[in-house]
Amino acid sequence: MNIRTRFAPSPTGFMHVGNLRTCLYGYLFAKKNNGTFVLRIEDTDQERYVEGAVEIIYSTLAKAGIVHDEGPDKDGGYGPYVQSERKGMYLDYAKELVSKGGAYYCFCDKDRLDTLSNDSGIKKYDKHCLKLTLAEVEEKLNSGIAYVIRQNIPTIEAGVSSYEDMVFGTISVPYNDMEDGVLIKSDGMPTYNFANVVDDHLMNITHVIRGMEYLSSTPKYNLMYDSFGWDKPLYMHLPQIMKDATHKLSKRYGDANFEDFLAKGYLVPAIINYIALLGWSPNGNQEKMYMDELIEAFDVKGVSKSGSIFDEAKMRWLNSEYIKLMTPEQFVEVATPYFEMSKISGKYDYVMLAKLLIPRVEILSDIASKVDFLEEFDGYDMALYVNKKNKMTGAIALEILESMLPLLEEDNAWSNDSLQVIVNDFIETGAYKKGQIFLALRVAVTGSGMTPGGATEMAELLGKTESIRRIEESINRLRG
RNA sequence: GGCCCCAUGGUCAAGCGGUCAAGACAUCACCCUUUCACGGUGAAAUCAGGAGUUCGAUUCUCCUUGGGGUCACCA
Repeated sequence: MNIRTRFAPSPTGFMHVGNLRTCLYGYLFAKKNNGTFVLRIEDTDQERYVEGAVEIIYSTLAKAGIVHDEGPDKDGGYGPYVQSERKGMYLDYAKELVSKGGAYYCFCDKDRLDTLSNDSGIKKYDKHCLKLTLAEVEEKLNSGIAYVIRQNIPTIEAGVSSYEDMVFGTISVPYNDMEDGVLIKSDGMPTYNFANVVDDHLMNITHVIRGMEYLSSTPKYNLMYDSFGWDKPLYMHLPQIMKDATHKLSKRYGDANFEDFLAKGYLVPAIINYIALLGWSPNGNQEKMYMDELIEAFDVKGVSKSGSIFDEAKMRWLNSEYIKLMTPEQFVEVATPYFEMSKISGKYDYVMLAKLLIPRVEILSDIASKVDFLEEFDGYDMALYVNKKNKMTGAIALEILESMLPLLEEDNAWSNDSLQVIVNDFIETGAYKKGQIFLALRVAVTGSGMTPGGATEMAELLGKTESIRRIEESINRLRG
């Protein structure tokens, strides 16, 4: 059997991680089984349609490295892949369902519907129009009264409808708790519930992978498949991704969408990797995986039933792992926009900086805070020279710097290596402790307590002229 | 509220009748070290509660509690 899965988003805005994960699992499952991954746009609700949202769906998939085999832009013979372009066909299928007893016309207006509330305020349609005779329906239809088509849920007291979910196991819902939902709206358009069933069948979808909010409405869909006489797909419902213990991640949680994570400087493989791990765990202990490894490792058995809280700290860690694998050149390629946004924009050798930054940066937007000190030399805190462990004081720093300045001025190579030689020779004299020397130098040159690298590395980065200038200024302040 | 689902450390989680209850992130300590990181070693930390079933329950059943979902002419 050729496995076919689909991702069926509605174009209502940004792609948040919950959607992305549903999409990803559908893709992983299809690819793992040499199947076909279909993209279908569900835009039957014009009210919620957001301009540009379709483009976001395409660009997100493209950037994420999820390639659909079929979709609006890739005809695989099951099109159209946009629901609004399929609207002509749903009514006929609804009529077929009516003729087969799985649905019926309903002419009730809003006022009557509003009277249906039960004691607890819950409305459930009372099958009022099911009692209409064929002739009465004909007559109303001919007179042009507005109508909808409703699903006809069998009335089976104490009966339940069950199905096997791939992750949750047997799910049973009492017939009594299912309502005769609207399939065709009064504007002639199908509701999601109906379009979904028809499209999934027509597109030959074998495995429906979606969020678990559909877990308990799935029996209603199955009833439709049965009424039509169609084969039912297999279902794989996914647990929720939570913001915290009691709130699910929603579009309102602004940071939770793909584009924002990219902007914050997360690498695509890290985002995908982390998302994949949220709600699914591989067989072994390897957590860091690229897309092809995820495909290879994906297995429904590892999908968990309980919701999981989105932990950005872990995603940061994963991201840092991917960054550490980069060469300085690769780092510069993705990091350049972040350098440009920092205070050192246009200055210094980015590749040289990259070497220092790679083990120190978790996400690219950390860069600015790590390099801005390079441009903030003036007026640093003299207390930085004081260090108990090294028995270090400002007075000692002054002595060291005054002794070393002439030595440094003679160095023309001015590289990390050449500077190391000078410092080591100075250490050999035994006048001061190693730690004291490096501390004095580092603070004098950087004016900072924490720098992305040691004294000589920072000096090389700043260049001879600037370094000497800073040391002289530091000496003056220490004398001051 | 009815119905559906879920429940292992702070977080992600492995486990699928007998384990000293994996691993990862985060946290803390130590080591390495010219600061900060990286790296290394180690520590602390979990089976929501109560009844059963069983020689034996984290694991099976039921109840309680907690949480989530769903009850639209939205998807």
